[in-house]
Amino acid sequence: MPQLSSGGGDDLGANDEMISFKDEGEQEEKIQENAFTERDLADLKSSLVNESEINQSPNSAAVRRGQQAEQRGFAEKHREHLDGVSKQQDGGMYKTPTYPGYPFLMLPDPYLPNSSVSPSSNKVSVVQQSHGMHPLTSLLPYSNDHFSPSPPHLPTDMSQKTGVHRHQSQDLSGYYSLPPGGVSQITPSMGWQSQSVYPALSPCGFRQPYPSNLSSASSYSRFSHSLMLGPSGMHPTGIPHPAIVPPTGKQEHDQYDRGMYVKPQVEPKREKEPKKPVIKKPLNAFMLYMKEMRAKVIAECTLKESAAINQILGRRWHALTREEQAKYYELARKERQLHMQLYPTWSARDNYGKKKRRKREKQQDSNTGKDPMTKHLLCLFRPDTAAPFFRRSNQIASVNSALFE
DNA sequence: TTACCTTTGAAGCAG
DNA sequence: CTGCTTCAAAGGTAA
Repeated sequence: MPQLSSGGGDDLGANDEMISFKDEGEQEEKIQENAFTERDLADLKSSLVNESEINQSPNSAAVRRGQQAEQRGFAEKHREHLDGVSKQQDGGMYKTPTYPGYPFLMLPDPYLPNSSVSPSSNKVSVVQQSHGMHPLTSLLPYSNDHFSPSPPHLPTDMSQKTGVHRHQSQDLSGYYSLPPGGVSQITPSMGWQSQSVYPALSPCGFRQPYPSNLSSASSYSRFSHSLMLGPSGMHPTGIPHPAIVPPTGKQEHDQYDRGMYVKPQVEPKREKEPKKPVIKKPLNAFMLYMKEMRAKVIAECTLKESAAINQILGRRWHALTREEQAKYYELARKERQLHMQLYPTWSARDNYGKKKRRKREKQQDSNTGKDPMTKHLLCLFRPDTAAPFFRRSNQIASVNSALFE
């Protein structure tokens, strides 16, 4: 991917969008110019995407219902959690990661012309809540009104390189630099966030992070409970933050999914050896998009393998309109902004080396010269390496014979 | 148990 | 400035 430094401010994504579309077009052209088999592959690739998109609308209604149901369930969980959380959190927010969500706040948007986030204008739920809620996804359900069709052109002052105001004293500080116990001062209106932000219920039955016995508490926010946790369980900044994960690794939302609200989990061993919490990177636009769409794709394609799903999502991402992508770029920008506010001293470098990666052998790929998707499909189509879900496809089988006879 | 896969984008770093 | 690397999510898979 092209790495464009927008050079001017934090209108991240703006230029990137244009470039990525351009690249996409170029890719398509390349495919068309290629040999016959590669054209077939290109078609197949498209069909892969289309296939998953075709069923989208029929499901949408059911999806929405499911999402609403989940919202209700969450609200109940939330109440339960609130009952228990005061006991649970003795300042050891990292021992029992409460909830993977940044504090849910209504932030005046310094980037948009009308820097108001209207609770009543929440027409778009950008990111659903899959089982794992990203810390900052509280920002997601913004109205279209709050997404500039062309965020790139918006005057922004948030840029890492051109002067990100990590310590800006602007409005945000008023929200985040809360003294312990000061959280209650923040009483964001959460109604605007109550719209469907939850993952589509998969017809296959997987991915049902939340019970469906919900009350339609429109005040529910995936992060609201974190926000209301009270003084305990606070980030040093005074704010509960889901980007903080226990050093032990497994993502924060696991706890939520597995009933973290039922009972505080006692882990005496860990209490004795408190480790440094890991502050995760804020999600970029595509990650936010993936978070939202993953469940849907899983339901439509009956796939679970993330690698395959991510490929589909990657194609869909490119198929999005500029305006649609802009929403996610905007959300990502807000995430970064909030992240910076919460962790002024954090650097992406802090997490370098946390993942031990085996040496990659991508460079030795014999399929060099083909675009990644083609290479991947070639691999999938090979009888000896075909992924199970593709192996069962008659269509793929025919392609196999065409390609490898 | 843990890294890999796979995607895009942001950020860090070396030259 | 350019180009490369790492990490962010996710869950099945392989080592």
